[in-house]
Amino acid sequence: MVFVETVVNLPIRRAFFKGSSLPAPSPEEGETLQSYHYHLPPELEEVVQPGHLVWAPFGAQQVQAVVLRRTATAPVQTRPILRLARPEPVLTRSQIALAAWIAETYVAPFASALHLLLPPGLFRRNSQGAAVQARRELRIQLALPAADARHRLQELGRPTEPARVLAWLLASDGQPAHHSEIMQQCALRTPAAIRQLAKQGVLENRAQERVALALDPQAALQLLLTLRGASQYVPVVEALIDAGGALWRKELNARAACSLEQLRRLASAGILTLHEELFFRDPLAGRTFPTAPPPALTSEQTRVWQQLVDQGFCQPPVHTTFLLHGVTGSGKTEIYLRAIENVRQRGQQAIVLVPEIALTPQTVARFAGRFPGQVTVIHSGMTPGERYDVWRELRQGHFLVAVGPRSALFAPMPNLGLIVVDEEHESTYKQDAEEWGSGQIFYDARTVARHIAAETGCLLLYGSATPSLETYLAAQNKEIVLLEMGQRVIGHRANSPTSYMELPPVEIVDMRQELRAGNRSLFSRSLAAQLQETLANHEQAILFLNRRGTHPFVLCRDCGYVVECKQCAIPLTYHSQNGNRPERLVCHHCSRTLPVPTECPACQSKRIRFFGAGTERLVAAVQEILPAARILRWDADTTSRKGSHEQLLHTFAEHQADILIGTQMIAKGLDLPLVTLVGVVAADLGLFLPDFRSGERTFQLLTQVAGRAGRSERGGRVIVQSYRPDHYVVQAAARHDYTGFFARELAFRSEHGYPPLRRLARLLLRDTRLERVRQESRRMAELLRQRLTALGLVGSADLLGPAPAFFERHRGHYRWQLLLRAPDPAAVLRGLEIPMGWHVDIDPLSLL
DNA sequence: AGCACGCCGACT
DNA sequence: GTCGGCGTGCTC
Repeated sequence: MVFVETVVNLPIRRAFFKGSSLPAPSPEEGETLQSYHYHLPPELEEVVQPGHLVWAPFGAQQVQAVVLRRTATAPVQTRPILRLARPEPVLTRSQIALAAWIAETYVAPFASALHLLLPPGLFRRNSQGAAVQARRELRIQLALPAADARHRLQELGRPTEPARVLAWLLASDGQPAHHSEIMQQCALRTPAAIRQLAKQGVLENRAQERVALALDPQAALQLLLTLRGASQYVPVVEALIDAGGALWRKELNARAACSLEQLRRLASAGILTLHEELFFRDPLAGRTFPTAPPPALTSEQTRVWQQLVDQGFCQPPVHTTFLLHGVTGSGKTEIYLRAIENVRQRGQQAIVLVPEIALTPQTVARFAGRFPGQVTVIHSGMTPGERYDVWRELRQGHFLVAVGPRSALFAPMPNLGLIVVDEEHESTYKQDAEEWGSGQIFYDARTVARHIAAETGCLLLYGSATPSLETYLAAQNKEIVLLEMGQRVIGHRANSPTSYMELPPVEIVDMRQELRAGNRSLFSRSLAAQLQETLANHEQAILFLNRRGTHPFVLCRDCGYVVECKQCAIPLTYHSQNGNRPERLVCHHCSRTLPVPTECPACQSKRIRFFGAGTERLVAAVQEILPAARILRWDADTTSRKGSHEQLLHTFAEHQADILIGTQMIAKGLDLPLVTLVGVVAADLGLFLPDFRSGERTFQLLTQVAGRAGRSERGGRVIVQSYRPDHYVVQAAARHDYTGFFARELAFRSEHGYPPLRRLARLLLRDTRLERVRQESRRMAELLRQRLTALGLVGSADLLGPAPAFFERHRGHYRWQLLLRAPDPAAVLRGLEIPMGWHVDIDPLSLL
């Protein structure tokens, strides 16, 4: 009997080893976690291999399962595998090992880890609903040379009497013919057809009651097709002749509309062939990208590239993981492109991770422009069909590069040579516990990428102007190689001689001084003056305010009541009337919309007032001081439609607007030469959130925003408005001083026992009932304290909480959390029964 | 995820 | 007395 060990597609949250508190063995050796055994029926004994997707009985239901390995024995009584779900294995052995590592590292169900590696809709729970399938489409091709095809068209349609006359005359080489002869040859009952043609000037009378063709053969042929009712086929055939090869049904339809019926007629006349072929639903279909020859490297880029070649691209590599720390505008992308070219020459492929594909159209365009036809994208906006097709094509090795957000890390490249993680510091690389959904794994693509690089020997290149503390510390500790680029480049796109330029000067404005001077507006005197000057010079400005809406809270002047979202317990934001949307209150957590109250819900006072400012209010404020300015707002409220990011970017890049006002969306990667002024309206907005990473996040945001200014010879300047101008985050950002910030921040983390010096796990419980949440989190805290004692970790690990999370309520659920601080928090949790409702987040990014 | 089993409230 | 609420546990 042949047995298989499988993972069934259910989010089984049971303990890895039931009733045991021992750490689980690694999946390579012996018993694998959360697996189920089956035996193979005789007809599948020779067929089923690791990575195969099969159907298996599970209780009363049938579920899909992935085969991990074949075994000679089984620890339990087995039932048989029912059948294959796919003829070929869907995962390789190394992919299975990766899924096991992810499940173990993030204390997550194995099946959920497998889902990361497969396109949505492929690994299904049960047989309900349609499976994702390869789409087949009609492909149409001429079956004859162009001239023959045109000629053959005469056989289509119906042989009406005038058509028969014309065809006979055409065939008889223009010889004049007698009426009676025509009537006999063409089987006419009356001479009406001849008279009709004569009247239309198609025939001309000759001597002795004979007629001859009055048209040249070309025109006669056209008329013949019309008379037969076959002229409808002409554009179809001409389109195929023009195309010079096979066309998809859709492509042909775009050039010459035609029905399936018409195509079948053409096919049965032998003019063209129809056959179904596998169709690639291409997410970049219809888009073209400007190509540019690779520019010469600057001296700094050359130095960094040489380091990469010496230590990474040698055989065998000395190091596999690199951090490219380069200031904004230093030309990091060119290094990525060179690295991809290098792996291309070795016959390998590359994965490029970007924070969010919708915000980085310029980046995608640069990759696609450098390697035409060899780049594809993966993102959540794609249909399941598109994702499946891209997965299939990638497996075949049909693409050199896959670009996408964190999930693109699992692109099934046959021979992966390089992973690029652009803007490494971005929090989107970590799936966090706010993105709920069942069976999700809160993995960090940067960490998983490092594991892949270590396992496979592929190169990993992190890039950022403001690396995360975790990554920069690893570089300091020589775990990864640090590559530094401190110079900003002008004209690195064009092939013009390259020159360096200074980073823009940053002026910090003390808003407390402004208040004392009687200025209560959103703009300091300096920012107002600079805005005016920028406009007068016909240049552009960016104003950054990391908060949407008009006024962030609504308050009663009499009793102090603040209007909150009932479900989320956070203040509602006032949004003013905008286009056809009326004024309203919006919850920025759950998007709930409420009408604006006319009186206080608590004391019925009419003195309801709006406070604070968001991007909407900022637009109005700029309009007041600069009535002529053309203003563009870019935030989550103006970019809900597909393609709106590109649209806004295009409008601003073409100088159809003078001032761009936006939230953090505008901080990333934009390269706009006309922008000479960047104003940070409120630098301290995010600085004092109850989260140990708020300083790091604010520093990154300020640095990235400041980097949007002065990207051309025109130069530029940055104005940062702050109520805490002395704060080290604001000061370091103004000096463009990453290492200064890093040292200061690391000291703070070290002092308080925060990452990256120690590690955390966050256990979050959600429930609609407050009392239940309280009780259950106390119970769990007690369980964990016992476990720390049992494992002898009392000195090196501790438990914080239970306490309500910062956002205590979210969408009607109460949220309480426990923080486990330990050298390896996952090891403490592994092997523990984790009841329903708990979410385990290893190395959480946000503690809110 | 389903489905069975089991233990407490309001009914034909 | 039962019908049914959903909390808990199991499925190779």
